[in-house]
Amino acid sequence: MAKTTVSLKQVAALAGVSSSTASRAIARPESLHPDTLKRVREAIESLDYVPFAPARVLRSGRTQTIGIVAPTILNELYALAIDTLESRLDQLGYTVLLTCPHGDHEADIRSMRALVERGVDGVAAIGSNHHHDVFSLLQRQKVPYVLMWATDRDRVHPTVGYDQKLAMTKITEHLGNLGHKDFAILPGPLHGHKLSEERLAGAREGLNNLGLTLPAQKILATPYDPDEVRKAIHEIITRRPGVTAIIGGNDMIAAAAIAECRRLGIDCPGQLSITGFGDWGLARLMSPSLTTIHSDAVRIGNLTADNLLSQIQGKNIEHWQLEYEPELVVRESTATV
Amino acid sequence: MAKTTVSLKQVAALAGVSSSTASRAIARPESLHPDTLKRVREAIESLDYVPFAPARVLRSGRTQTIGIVAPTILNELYALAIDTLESRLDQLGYTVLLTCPHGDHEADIRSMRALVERGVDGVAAIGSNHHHDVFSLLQRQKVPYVLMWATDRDRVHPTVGYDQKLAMTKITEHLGNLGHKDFAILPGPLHGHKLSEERLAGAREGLNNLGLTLPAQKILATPYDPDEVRKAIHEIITRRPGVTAIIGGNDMIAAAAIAECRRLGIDCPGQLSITGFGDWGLARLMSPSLTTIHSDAVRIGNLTADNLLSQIQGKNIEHWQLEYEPELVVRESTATV
DNA sequence: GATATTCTTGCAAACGTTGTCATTTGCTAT
DNA sequence: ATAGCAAATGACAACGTTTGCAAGAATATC
Repeated sequence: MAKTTVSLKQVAALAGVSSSTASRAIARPESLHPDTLKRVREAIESLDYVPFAPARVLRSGRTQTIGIVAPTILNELYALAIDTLESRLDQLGYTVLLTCPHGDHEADIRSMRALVERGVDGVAAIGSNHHHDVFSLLQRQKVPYVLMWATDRDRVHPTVGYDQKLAMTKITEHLGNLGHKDFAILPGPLHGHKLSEERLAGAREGLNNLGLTLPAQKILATPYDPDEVRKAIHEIITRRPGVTAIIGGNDMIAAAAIAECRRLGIDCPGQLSITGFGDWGLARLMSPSLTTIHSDAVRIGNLTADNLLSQIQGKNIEHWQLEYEPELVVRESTATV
Repeated sequence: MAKTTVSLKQVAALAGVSSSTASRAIARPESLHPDTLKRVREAIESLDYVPFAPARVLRSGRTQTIGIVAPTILNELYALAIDTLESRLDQLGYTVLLTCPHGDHEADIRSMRALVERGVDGVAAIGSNHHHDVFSLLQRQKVPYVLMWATDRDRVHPTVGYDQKLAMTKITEHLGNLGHKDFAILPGPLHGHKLSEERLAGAREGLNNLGLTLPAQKILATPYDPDEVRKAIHEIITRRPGVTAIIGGNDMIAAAAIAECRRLGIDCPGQLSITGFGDWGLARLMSPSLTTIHSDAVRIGNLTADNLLSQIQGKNIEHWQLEYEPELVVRESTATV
């Protein structure tokens, strides 16, 4: 099999210069004599030369590559943050290495190793729920990183996110202000899902502020599966007749709940107020549109880019924990009782 | 600044062997004397050695990296295909380089160059709408590639996809079979959007098969923006009173249309049948659930993985155009007229 | 016990690029 | 003309890894 790629040496040979000069033609064209530059450029053109980044990396250390670790890109908000981040980085000449460990710890560690071995200049990861090995790997190799959708008051990790608990407290109090007194909550899967747990805690706190409590039988944990959510709604309607407000752990849960209500002939928000969390695209799209928490994935993406780039450039700032206040978006799915 | 990374040489020194031996301890451990292997492994362990992939690549040529080019990952179906593809590739030790040119041709070319320079072993790109330079770059550099959501009867590019036109014909005929005679279509943005155009052509063909024609004023092209879609629906309801069926260019358009109908007090599917395209998550979730075309992004992801890997392994198959038949999913948003 | 065979290891040369240093070339000012 | 100086270029050594080749050690064969 013949060699297929054209090297700088061949370009140099054709242009009648040394490879150093050819290299300079690319890196610092202003340092070349115009005539030489022209010859080299013609040679590059006519040979269709494409530089081989790994060789450059070996020499210079910088890969111009950023790793992103997201449990999945099927979550619309994660996708939005990644899309935003990717755009920002692309403008600065960085390319993104993406891995999706799908919540598997084994895969999480493997992912991170793959990224670090490839010499990424930085890593953005979603969530704070990573194995200790992941962090020690990053720190030993001095790879800058940022955790998205995470907050860290202890200031050990650089993070970008908002307070999940506070957000849920807000939405609960909104319902309380509308006069609701009997709540059910569909937090989603609880076991090992840190975010769900934080959100549940937030709801509890909100209710507490309203002078209410949440009995265990009104917490219906389900997997993120519309059919399971529908079953749970059915359960609430038939077995817990007094409930006037349902707090969903995210917008999908709320949407499934509303669809099931319609099937059962129950009017939302007339008879039942339902809230989501996250402000996915469908929240605006569906009818009734969803009262929810705006998760502002775009902001997360942008702040993460800022954070990571500052670290890469070695800027010295006291702490890298970026936190913003989550916003309640009131739409049609909630009403006075 | 002190050198931070540990090299193989240091591992070798600590283990009292040559770097070749240390290298072999990783690549072909069975070729080492058990005692030596143990010493090297201990050295690796105690120094926290992490191999530096670019150096390996420089020597061996293989990056174990695949490039993915998607206009955006905000399209749920693209995200699903990418997620699937990524999982498959990850299992085989490949890592994904992702770029999102957002439909910009300039960015498309830049993306591809970035991937090729980094020495990706293969590329999966969405759509067939790429600049000629992109293809010539890939071909000159002998980088295997696959186009997703594309079909190519001419067999010049390797593709994985289904016939958009046929799919739209199917859904149109479904409406015809329900007795509908007066159609409007909301194809989405037409200008420069190849898929939208193909879908529109499919609708035309379906109507033709039913002995109907589609007057220009019943084609309402809009951007992919819920508010614009709502306006268009408003237009149809008020200005084109006879219409009983609306064909949406995708599920978002259909969802926005249904929401606007509800606002206007028009029952779907009682008074108006509405169809989507793509079978996004919300199609099942919303109420009424959507009659639509199942786009099977998972299948696209898997077939693309197969296709790409076969090419990388140099398998010689006659042609790489993989096509499957799109499936109509009948749900609640369509009914007899 | 000598020779042939297999294991195990080290040496050294790549891979394609960049950057330091030294050299040459072309000017300008005397 | 000649020194002095800046601009332009080339030679060469890295960067960290893999790998062909050869040498040495261990084992098997007679």
